[in-house]
Amino acid sequence: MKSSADVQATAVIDDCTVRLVDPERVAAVNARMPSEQDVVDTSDVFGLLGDPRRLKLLVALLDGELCVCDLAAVTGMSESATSHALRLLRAHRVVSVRRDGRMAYYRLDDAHVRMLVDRAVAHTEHTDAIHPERSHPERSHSERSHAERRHPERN
Amino acid sequence: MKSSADVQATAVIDDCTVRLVDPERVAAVNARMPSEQDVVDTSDVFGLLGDPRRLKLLVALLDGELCVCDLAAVTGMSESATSHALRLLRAHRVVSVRRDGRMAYYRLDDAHVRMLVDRAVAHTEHTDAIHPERSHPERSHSERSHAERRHPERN
DNA sequence: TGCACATCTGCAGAACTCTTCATACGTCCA
DNA sequence: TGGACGTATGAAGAGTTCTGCAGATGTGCA
Repeated sequence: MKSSADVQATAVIDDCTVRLVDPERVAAVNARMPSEQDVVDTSDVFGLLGDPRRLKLLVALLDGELCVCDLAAVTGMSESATSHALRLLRAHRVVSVRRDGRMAYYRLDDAHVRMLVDRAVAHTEHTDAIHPERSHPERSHSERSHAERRHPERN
Repeated sequence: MKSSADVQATAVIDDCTVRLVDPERVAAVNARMPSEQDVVDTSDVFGLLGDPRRLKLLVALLDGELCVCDLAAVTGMSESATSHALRLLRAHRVVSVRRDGRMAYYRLDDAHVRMLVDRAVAHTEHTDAIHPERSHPERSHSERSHAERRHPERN
């Protein structure tokens, strides 16, 4: 894949190849565009949160560590699927494990991801509060966000 | 898929089906777990940001509207791929279009997503600043985040 | 030691995503 | 009006991701 520097060079040097309507703004945007690697890394993180099952796991871990079978129960996933998902999250250092005998306790171990998840939950509930008609009947939970009622972690 | 209410009921009524190590915490987590629909909606948004090309599009749009061909130039995507990606973002109301003749100018139209993208970019650059060894040679851009140098939108 | 248990992992199929190609649509201009 | 242009879209194929299954690993206990 092309780096942003390549694109910019192409645009400036050879206008025939790449049509540009506002070359100055394109150059400006390119100048502050993060490197390809940074964009990929960032989208990787968002991608981890882009799966409802994984997101549920992370929401469950907001308040402290849980073992695999409890996480499976909370998310409604099989223990195998849970383990697979946790492996992915572990590989990206989003969660970490503490082993105690044959049990494995996972915890959310990435401050940035914690913030993203926490804010997302808060935002969802806030949106519901503004637009109650969007709520769903099976909704069975809190009205306040995690961000609003911080309790100390159990770990 | 089971709703969280189902899971909780199963766990409480029938411990044989779902193994639980810490039923109280599981119940507590379930009680504040957002509804299935909210989790899916939230992960959808993260999923949109989970693709490097789309993320690049959104970063490019942080400072104001751009037409399709300029967006294609900035991201290095084909115009067709750009259009497809924009359609997806449009369907989720993350971007909106302004048509002017045969041109289509897109803009970032979701405050929550804007915040997520802006913070992600800032976080990436901050991380680079702390751990410069993680930077990559082809890095060719700003040292300051969008969040730090807000200029008015051009639209 | 032998068995139950909690978790992990490789694999294969199903499901989904993304890109490209070809083409269609609406606008502008000669 | 015809052709160039900017954009949009459908279909198809390649690639990726996710899940369940089966079996492996490592621990605890009798």
